Amino acid sequence: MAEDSNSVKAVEKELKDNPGSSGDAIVVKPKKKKAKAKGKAKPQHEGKEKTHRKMKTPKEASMDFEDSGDRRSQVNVKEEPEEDPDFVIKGKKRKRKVDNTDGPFSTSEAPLPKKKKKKKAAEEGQENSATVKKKIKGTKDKVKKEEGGHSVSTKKKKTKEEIEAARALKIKKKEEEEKQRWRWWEEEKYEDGIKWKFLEHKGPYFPPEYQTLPDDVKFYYNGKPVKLSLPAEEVALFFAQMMDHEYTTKEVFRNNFFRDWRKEMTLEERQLIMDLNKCDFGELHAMHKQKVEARKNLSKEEKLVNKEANQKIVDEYGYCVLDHHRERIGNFKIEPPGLFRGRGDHPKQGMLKKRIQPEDAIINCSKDSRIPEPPAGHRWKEVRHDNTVTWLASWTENVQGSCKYVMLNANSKLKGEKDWEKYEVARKLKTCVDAIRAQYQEDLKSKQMGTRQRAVALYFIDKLALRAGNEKEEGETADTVGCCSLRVEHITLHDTLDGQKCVVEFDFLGKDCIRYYNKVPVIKRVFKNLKLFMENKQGGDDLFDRLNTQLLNKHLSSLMPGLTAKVFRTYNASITLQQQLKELRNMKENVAEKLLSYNRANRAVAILCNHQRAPPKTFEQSMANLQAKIDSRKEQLDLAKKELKQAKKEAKGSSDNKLLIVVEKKKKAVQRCEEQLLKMEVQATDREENKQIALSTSKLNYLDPRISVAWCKNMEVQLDKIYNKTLRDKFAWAIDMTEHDFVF
DNA sequence: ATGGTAACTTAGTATACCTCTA
DNA sequence: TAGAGGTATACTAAGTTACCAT
Repeated sequence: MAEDSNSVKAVEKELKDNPGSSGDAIVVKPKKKKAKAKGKAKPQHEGKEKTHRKMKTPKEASMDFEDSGDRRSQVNVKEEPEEDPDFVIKGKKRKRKVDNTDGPFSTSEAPLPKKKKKKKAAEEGQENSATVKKKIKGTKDKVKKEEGGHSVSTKKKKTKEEIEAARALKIKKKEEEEKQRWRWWEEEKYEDGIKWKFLEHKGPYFPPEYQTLPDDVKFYYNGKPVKLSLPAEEVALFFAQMMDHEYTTKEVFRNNFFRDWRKEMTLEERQLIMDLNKCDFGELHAMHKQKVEARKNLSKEEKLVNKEANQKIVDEYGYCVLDHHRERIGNFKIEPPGLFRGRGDHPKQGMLKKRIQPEDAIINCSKDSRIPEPPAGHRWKEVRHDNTVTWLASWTENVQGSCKYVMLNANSKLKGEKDWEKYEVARKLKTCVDAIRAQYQEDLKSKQMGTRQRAVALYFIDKLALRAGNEKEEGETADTVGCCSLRVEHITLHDTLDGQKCVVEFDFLGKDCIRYYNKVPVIKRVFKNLKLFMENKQGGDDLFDRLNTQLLNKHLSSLMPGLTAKVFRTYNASITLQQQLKELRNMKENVAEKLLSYNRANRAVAILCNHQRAPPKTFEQSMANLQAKIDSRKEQLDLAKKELKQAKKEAKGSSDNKLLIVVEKKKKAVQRCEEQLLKMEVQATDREENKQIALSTSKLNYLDPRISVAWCKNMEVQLDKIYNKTLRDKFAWAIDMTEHDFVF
């Protein structure tokens, strides 16, 4: 946890030795903009069950800090010379050299033929290792089969053969897939913001129309059965379906629902149904539950039929053709109507999310493509041909009035390229992060209040990986904040706390109403500035009243093209992973232990980024089960050890081959037991540490996949141990191009 | 500058699905 | 061979950022 080596600390020291102008010199201008009055200091987390569950104890939170401190020391490892020094991010400025093989995000004049060769080699390596793996797998299967073969009935044998056949099919399919994969990363990039040249698709898939209730299922008002009109009935069912959730008891939810429901009613209905509390949805609710149950209990065949029907829909609507390649669409289904349930204390919870009609949808495709047919009797709102955007269809959602898009899957070129670019920007930041840090350290002393605030905000964003924090319209969304939108009530300053000086205690709700709680020692100058910013302010006032995300990002982009607040999150996440992996590296470990190390590195990032999850409902149970398994395995091990001892004793002095064989067997049994035990214990540790932490988000969005691919190569761990199929597809570009010596 | 919004990324949760075990 | 347990996927809300109009 030595923070000494990091630049922040170094500069801090320098500053300490050279105390410059203090905050007193600053003239605090009165706060200007921001129409919304946020006078009242809202009590935090009231009634937020979600938040509550996710609350961390202060102890855990301070552990968080230690982790981030740890990370700090990693930041300044000796840096490799940047590979693409002339990398320019701005899409518009990016120009691709036609005749070199450099990465697509480089404008480098110097050709890098080396890279191409490397790539070729990587290709071969990949193929080779894949073939080898396959072979090994094949042999193993065979052995297994032979082992079981003669002692088991023919029926079982057949099953085994079937299993093997299925496996072979899988492998074949995989090969096929690999062959068909579009290796877009080897191709030229398009000019200036052009996303595609040809795009054809079938349009979005609409959810089925509402089917009216069976006659024996009734809605009651004031104890009397009421046959509702179709639209009113549909919305009533939405409510009935949610009645197991606690939020249907909430005032806000109920009011919003009732208001919107009444809008769907006929005049008569509206006149009759005046009070939600007199509504009895019991039968609708029971019917829904029954349906769910019935669906669960479908026979195998029926389930298969359903599955095939779904597959047909996917085959028809789930793909598009983009520049000669068939690409999977991410969300080709129009979102079905229902009741809106935002996250946390959302003021709009319970409102009706309306059914989307083709007349609401805009289609985007090539002029010369087969234009998708709207559903019978309908027409599209608009068909356009805009190849500067990536969406295939869009509509406006009625609850928040925002746009929704149909876009491609994460494994598509369009998404992959962007993702790659994101990591290249973050790597670029690595080359200038020291300078930027020095700059904001300097800015902490600025005469300009705005500059100081910007510097402090940047310090938080860099050190704590906070989000930018846009302003939000009050009353439209839950009250959450990011860095720039922090309010005075969200931090508490402690001159000393637990033996540490200048501690800032953060407590606020961030994205998705996830609580951020952390106690962080900061450098003196930041601390002093915070005191200054908080002077004469109420809890509900903005901490950074002279700053917003636009200003911040504008400044950042002047420091490095393409630099925005979120790049720091990507950068710090990836560099942390790399550093942690390096630190935890131990070739002597077995695979399970190596994976635990990887997960721990991943976890450090997840903690940094505050990626939380609800502890799985079955957590305690499954933990207990695992512990029971461990215990029984321990007993087994003891037994096996005893038996080994016994066998040894018997074999001692004897040259009887049989006895020696027995000893060997027992030895193996002990060994196997030990291995399994270790594996389970490692698993238990991993799971316990992961209780409230979600690793997937950072894996998916923040960690440069090349770091993980290189780690696997170096540690001789199979990639599929850390990346599932989806991830491998998404990161195909990285898997293909990364060698063991990759450095972020 | 400010404000609005289009476009796209990031986020957690519900549920479908798969695998292993009793 | 069901079903428990765990993982993958679907879903969609909630962010960020660029860009445009005023």
